[in-house]
Amino acid sequence: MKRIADSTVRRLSVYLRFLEGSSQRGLTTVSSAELARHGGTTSAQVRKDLSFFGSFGKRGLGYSVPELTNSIRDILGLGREWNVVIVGAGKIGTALAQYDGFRPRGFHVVAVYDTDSGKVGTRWDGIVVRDFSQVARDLASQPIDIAVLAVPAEGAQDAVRRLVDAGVKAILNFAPVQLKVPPDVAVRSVNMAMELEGLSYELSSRAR
Amino acid sequence: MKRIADSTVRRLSVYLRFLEGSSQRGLTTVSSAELARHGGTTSAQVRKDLSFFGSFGKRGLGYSVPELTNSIRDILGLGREWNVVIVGAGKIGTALAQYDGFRPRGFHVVAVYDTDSGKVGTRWDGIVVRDFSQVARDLASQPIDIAVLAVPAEGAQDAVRRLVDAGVKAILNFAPVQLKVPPDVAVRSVNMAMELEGLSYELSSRAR
DNA sequence: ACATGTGAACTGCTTCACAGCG
DNA sequence: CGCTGTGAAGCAGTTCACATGT
Repeated sequence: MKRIADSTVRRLSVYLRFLEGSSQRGLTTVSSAELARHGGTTSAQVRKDLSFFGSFGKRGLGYSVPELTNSIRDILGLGREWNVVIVGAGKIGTALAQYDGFRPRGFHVVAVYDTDSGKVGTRWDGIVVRDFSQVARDLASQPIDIAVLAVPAEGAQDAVRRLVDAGVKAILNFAPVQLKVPPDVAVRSVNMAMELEGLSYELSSRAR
Repeated sequence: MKRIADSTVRRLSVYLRFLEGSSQRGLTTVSSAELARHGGTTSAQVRKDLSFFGSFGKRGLGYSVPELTNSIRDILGLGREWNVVIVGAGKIGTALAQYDGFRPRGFHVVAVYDTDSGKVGTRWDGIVVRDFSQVARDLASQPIDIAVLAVPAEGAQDAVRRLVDAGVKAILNFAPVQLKVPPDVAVRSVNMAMELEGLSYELSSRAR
């Protein structure tokens, strides 16, 4: 199958959010123009994005909210539960472990890991902090789909090596480093300092 | 001046990080090939990125580490301090307030805001939690460059309206909504649920 | 000899515009 | 008639390849 652009997948997430809101407000159909307005794009872009995966609309009418919702859920692989572990029980790690935007979308945080023996064994919101050195053993019994990396920059690449060795195939990286992974492992990075630098650049370049 | 692509600015951040590391390891020059290897790109891309802003290298030699470091810092607007406020003293907000990757890069967190009167007045790491309803008054006396938005989705657009009214020109958004802002306000969004959905998509599409 | 800087070619995402169908 | 679905055109970002300077 043809490779889908990252930007397209991101927009599908945005459309899905709007559809869920529309459903709650009792709407039964939406047009590509409405989806576009709320997604910050154009109606042609919306239709093109969807066309990669099929024909979901009715000409002259628009899209059925529940049908399109289900289709996008399917496309994004949200028709199942994903097991997630968080690596690093520091400030960001614990904030993420307690964040409740994950569960309603099928991302189930099953464990938090840390190397600090002082933290191991404690519980956050019912989730145990486990010893990271045991991660390979744990994953052998309970399969993990996604690892969220919330460790300091220094330890990040090493943690990734161990996760990849243990069979993890997807990583969401919060450490401010460019991770190196085998081609069969998917990585997304969120780098807050880098985002602030982007804003700094914009503010500066506008002043010129 | 010509509009610079977002992707270029992001890569400059990556180069800068590598340069700072190189400096610490005592290197005095780097080639575009080295920068490329660590930034996950190609040497031609590195040279093209830099060429938008000037000629920083020496043919046959490469780039002087301290000179290029300073040049990129300048380009990104990091030659000064930026005042940052965090809006929302929940889990993510407090984690961000205490995150110490900001200060070394010139981003100074001067206040945390919340609407919950129970939180107002408390201190986190020496930073006071202030009443968000006073934000306009506060900004009149102390100028703010960047607001980091860490509030629930419901309140995000309203918080943005008040920040924009108070004169804020740059927002880093952690709320899972598509913000609407005037064209002179810069926004970057970090949406963790959306990143997980991207990974979910990749895992699913590979399985097919 | 070596590595930069840059026009030119290329690739791929976005926008246009209209045929097709309810 | 309205809105989708989609080839074709347009545009932007990346890669190529080489002239240029040290």
